[in-house]
Amino acid sequence: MSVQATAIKPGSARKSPPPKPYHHGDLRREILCAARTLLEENNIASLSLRAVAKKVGVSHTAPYRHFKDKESLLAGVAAIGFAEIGSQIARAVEMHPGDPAAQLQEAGQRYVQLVMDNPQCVQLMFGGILPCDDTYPDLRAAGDLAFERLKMIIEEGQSSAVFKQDDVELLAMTAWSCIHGLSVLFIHGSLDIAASTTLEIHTFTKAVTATLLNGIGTG
Amino acid sequence: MSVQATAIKPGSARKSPPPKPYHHGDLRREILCAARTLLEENNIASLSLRAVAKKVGVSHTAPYRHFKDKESLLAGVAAIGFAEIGSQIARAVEMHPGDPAAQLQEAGQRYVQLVMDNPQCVQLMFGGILPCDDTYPDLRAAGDLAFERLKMIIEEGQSSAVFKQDDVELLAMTAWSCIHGLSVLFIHGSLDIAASTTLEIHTFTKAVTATLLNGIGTG
DNA sequence: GTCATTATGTTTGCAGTGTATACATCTATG
DNA sequence: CATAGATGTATACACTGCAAACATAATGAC
Repeated sequence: MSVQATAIKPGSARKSPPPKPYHHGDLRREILCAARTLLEENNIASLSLRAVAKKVGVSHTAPYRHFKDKESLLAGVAAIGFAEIGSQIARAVEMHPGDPAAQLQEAGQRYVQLVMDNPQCVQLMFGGILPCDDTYPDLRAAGDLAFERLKMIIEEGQSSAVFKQDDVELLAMTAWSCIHGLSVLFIHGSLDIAASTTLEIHTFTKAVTATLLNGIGTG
Repeated sequence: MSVQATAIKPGSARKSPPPKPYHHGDLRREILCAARTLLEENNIASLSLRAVAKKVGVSHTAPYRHFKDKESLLAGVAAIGFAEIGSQIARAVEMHPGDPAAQLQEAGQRYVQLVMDNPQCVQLMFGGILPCDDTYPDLRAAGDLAFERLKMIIEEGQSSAVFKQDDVELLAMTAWSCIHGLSVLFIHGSLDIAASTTLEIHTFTKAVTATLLNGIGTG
């Protein structure tokens, strides 16, 4: 063993200025990434920690050096999901400066698209498996940030008098409810309408968003 | 063994005119009921078939005489959930004859209440664990029936010109999205607003439903 | 009634899971 | 270079879903 180790030395640090911190080199991130992939490949019920470890190529107890337990790993994946929601909302705002109605519409489209692309992750995020208290601060923070971004759209719309002057959180939650509910019903698939085509989904989302804007708009 | 059996004969059929069909007496129903209870007591991830069997007082493989596998049992529980949604919508219609707007509002309140009372069951119903195709016809039928009831409200509203003349399924899905999304965000609990009080939830739901009605209403 | 068939429930066993514990190895720091 | 802490592994155990063999009770043919 020791002979082989000294003979080859399997690429320990040949030329790695980036901060490869330890043995494996950011195993934590790789585990999160693998978990996310496996999560979407099968459903959440059949995601096993051991399969994640195998996919990464480590022993089945290695993840416990980076995550307290399975739930903690799942919380990490969910946090990434919330962060992406936040990013999509931010991008929607950037795309339509000064037009909160368009921002909301754009954000809705992006939200639905994100959910359609990562249905199992959404199921994890909103499925009640993870506690919503402060057990996982990163998860909580990511979710709160996304909601804050949505509220900013609402506030801008109220400032420019295109949205009603109701309670901000109420309007924001109404908007989120509408889009989130639509997304969930889409991926649930029981509704015959929610066929498949991206175009159909897009059209449908547009209609629902229009109804939403009609409901929270002024006049 | 046989001596004891003949000696006591543990209440096999003392006086049971109702159709207690077999040994246990409607074990299937008891399993479904126990599963539902345990589901709500813990979360869905930690619901085990063996715990259900133990709660009912049978061996841990007895459920397999009534359900093909665990998923099939879960589908049964979910079907009950959809049936209850359908019932609540029907009751909302009965309560406000000739007033589709009030029917929709009432149905929304009842939907939210049902979700708040059975969060884990809702999670099961919409969580993507169960297939939404025709694998479980009863499940599918129960879900479709509930949606049909909602569409009937929409149609009545269109007949009396209180709702827009859009596509019925579109309006129905918009309504369902809005209420369902609200419910899910409520039980998710990340939103600070979704405090706890029944009154608050009621008020919130009323506001969202009003926005919805404003969006799909005429004028 | 008798008895075979079938429906229902139990026992046993197995592979797969999460995770606790003890051990091995690597990296950093004195 | 040596020690300590961080990281990965090996092993063990209780629990899970489920298949197969077995036991018992209800039903139906004769």
